Amino acid sequence: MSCTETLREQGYRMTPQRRMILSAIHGSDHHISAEEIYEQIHVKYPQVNISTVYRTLELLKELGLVTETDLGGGKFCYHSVEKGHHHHLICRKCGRIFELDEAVLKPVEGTILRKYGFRPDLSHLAVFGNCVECRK
Amino acid sequence: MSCTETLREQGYRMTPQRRMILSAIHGSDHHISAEEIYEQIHVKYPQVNISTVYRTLELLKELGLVTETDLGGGKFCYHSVEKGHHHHLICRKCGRIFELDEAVLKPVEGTILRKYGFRPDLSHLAVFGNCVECRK
DNA sequence: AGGCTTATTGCAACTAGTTGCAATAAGCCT
DNA sequence: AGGCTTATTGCAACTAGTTGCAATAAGCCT
Repeated sequence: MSCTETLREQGYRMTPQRRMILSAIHGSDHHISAEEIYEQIHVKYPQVNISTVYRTLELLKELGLVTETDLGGGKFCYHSVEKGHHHHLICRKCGRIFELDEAVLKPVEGTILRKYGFRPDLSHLAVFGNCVECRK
Repeated sequence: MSCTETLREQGYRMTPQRRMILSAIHGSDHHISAEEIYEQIHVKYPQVNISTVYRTLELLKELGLVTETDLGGGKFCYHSVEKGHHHHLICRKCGRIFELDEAVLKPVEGTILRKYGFRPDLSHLAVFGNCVECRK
């Protein structure tokens, strides 16, 4: 199902602004921030407002079309759901983001549930540290 | 070593503002946010500025006197280092914060290091989910 | 105790993000 | 195609947090 159809199904409308935001996310090879999306669009269409970008991201997230990762300190990045689920390893030195397979954290989910009765939601976790290159 | 001594040792000074911020953190039974610290102080001493609170927390964090936990979305809370290390389980429904023993995440640290060559810094992680009560 | 260096503060101006509201336009219905 | 409902937008005013700078005061040194 296309994004337009998903929107319409829920009573929402497809607009040029939303189309641009979606194409910025789909076009980005990795992760993209709200600010980056805005800048990309602003070059071509300066009348588009940053608040529209934030509101659209909020909506796309709710509809499950886009996932949000908290990179720490309230910095968020977005990526298309189609590109699959994974966690993020962020290097404190070089700033590069690596993808961490979901499976690695699965055992911990069970442990927390058993020991604490707490069902953790470990989707799109951001883990800081130092990458191979920077540890040399 | 007292906080005053730690400060002085590094060439910093103890001020009434810093004393109030430290006592707010030490006095709080659990975690406290910058905003909460400010409000506590503001009642007695309205001339104290919020920027002083932020700057002091930054400094105390650097000196290792206080630890900061990112509760997601850029909301931070602080607590005294003396009270020990642990992670946080935050319930999405009731908002309560539970402490998660460091040991639970230790095995994952090893796995990430072996598989990705990435040395993760899993201190004071915030994990969202649903607590025992709210899962009933 | 008083002078002096310089860390610290409060202030004001700034940033990124949020919210309420009137104007606009998506797209249904005829 | 044109009218109509109402979701969406841009704007302006707001929030929480940050930063530069001159005024202040901590605490060393005599």
